Amino acid sequence: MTATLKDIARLAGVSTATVSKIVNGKDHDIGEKTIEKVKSIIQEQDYRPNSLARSMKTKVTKTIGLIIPDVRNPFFTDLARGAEDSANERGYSLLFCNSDDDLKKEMEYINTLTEKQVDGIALAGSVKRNREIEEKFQVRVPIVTLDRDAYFKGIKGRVLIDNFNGAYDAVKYLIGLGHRRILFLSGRLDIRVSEERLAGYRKALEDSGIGFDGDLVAEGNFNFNFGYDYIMSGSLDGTVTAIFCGNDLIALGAVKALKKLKKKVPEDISIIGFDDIYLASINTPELTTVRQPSYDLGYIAVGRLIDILEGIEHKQNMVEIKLELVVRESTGSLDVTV
Amino acid sequence: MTATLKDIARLAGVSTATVSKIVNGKDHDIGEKTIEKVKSIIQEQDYRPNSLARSMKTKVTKTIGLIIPDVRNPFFTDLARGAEDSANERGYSLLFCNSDDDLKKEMEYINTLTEKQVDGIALAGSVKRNREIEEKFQVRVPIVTLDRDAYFKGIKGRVLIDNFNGAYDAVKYLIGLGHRRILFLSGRLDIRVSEERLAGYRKALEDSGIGFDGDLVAEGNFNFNFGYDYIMSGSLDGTVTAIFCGNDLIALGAVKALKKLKKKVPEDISIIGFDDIYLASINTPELTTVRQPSYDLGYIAVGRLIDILEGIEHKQNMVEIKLELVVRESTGSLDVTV
DNA sequence: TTGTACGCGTTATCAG
DNA sequence: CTGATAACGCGTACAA
Repeated sequence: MTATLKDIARLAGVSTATVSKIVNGKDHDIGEKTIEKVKSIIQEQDYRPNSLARSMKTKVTKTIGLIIPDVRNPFFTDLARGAEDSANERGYSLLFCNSDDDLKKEMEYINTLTEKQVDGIALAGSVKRNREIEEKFQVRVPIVTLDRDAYFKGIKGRVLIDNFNGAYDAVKYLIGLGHRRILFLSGRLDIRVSEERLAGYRKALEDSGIGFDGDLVAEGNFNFNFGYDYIMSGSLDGTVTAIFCGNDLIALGAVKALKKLKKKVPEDISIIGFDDIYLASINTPELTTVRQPSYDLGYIAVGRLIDILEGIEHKQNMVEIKLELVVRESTGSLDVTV
Repeated sequence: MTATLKDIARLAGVSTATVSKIVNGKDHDIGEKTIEKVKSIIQEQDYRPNSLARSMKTKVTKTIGLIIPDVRNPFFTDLARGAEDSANERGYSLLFCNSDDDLKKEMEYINTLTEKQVDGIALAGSVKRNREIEEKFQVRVPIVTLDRDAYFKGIKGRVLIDNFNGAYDAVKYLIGLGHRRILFLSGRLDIRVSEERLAGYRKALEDSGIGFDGDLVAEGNFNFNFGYDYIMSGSLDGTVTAIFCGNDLIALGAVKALKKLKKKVPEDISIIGFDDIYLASINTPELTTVRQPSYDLGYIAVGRLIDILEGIEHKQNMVEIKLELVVRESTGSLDVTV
């Protein structure tokens, strides 16, 4: 049987109150000798406090939940690591949940986490939301959302990514290289992230006097196959000289298909991705892409959440993270290639 | 204030015992009407049991810890997902810890997890172990180790990967293609995993009457740069026609460097990786590799752990997972290329 | 069929 | 400086 506070108290011939104070470093009003004695018994018995009991009293578990769609999505693996580092540094543990982009599963996790009395939740929500259901759903735990939206009550903060400007910069860059016919291979367009990127794409075109052409936008999924299949299916308009992709996976798929069709990147077609996942710099050619600071996103969001839990004030409950264009090998000037 | 068991009891005009039974489905000896009434009040008050209090009584938290070196290592991201799925399916939550291959951090996590009263721990240990320190370290929680060894007390099960045969099969395959001079670009050789792969490599060579040549083994780290730098530095023996790599990252690095040097894969040199990470099949050429079922590893290990916790018996406390060679584009017959 | 009362391991308040 | 003692929210003998 493992020793409890009470055991230590008995063994030391003092009260549990005294031991508790010593364990928690509130021993300023305790005698030297008592402290000595109790500490040695704690050592000897290898006493470990029971967090459960402590949490029952203090109402604080020093545990937070992290809900993401799927760690295997490279964007979320970095995010998860950032979240864990942030939590760990501040003395919190992280309960790890994969929702598979399923709102139902997400809500079940929120329930479990609530029952386990987490202090807060960092939520990268499923893409498809349902305002009505969510607003009805009782959430008693502070939530900070990451990147994606949610309509739950109890959302105390949001950490967003400036997708609009990220896309804008990428497309502007392409235009600066001389490209005029720029295809946008987007992920699902019914989610905010895609909408924002589309808006950035459009604005960049319009600001440059090129004008928006709806035929140059194709919608698909955020995966390798979409990029690959789109190109292989021959849907590619012959006038297109550059492709802006909804993420790196799509871009990688497109590059691969282009290679198969003996088209050269960037000589024949320039490609730009989004995310800067690990593969992006390993691929040949190395991918030009809009870098998402996903580690930072996780780190910052959990940091924010803990700030809220600990009553640290911020002027804004929303923080927006800027994106950075990383120029590598998959983009080239049009003039040179003509 | 959120409603407690006691509140429900008061509101329903019954005792807490009654409510408790109903909440836990042990209502076989409770009157129909009482059940109805209590349930409706539970609904109305949106009552949620407090897991902490429950766990204090039952001594069970339905929570387990997962300790891995780093989720960002592709091998562990899949493993983590498998572990979480397994836990979730069986009603457990997962506390997520990244040890950065640091034994000290690993032990701190074990302590925290113990204080939080996890029911068990799934541990993919740091590579460098210290038998003396570990054996002295008191662990009160059941542990199942994944792939890597550990000397802690309290290890109740092991899930291993059959690295020896994985390597053996890969090298045999290369030999079957006509290769005789096969370089092994290994990760750190002071860990069991590498030792086993080296042993498999050696055995395959010897079984084929080729004999082992120590000059054809190079030690480095398990990352992209090792493969890349090794090739770029000109260390490659001109007689080598195939390379067996300690993991896919090394292989990808080698492929990239070879391309840069205008060598063709597989025409000039065949390459085989280890792991089958996502990039392996996206890369051009697609990588031939030994597939590690890392998702399964996590899934099985956590399943085993829970079996142990719930008293489900197994004949063996150790399970070994077989590996499978996935042949793709980075390997070719020597005859054809000559 | 239902209720009483105690214990789980802590922390915190308030006397002494 | 130190010690009783009452919570915290729940489960479970045992009693009624």
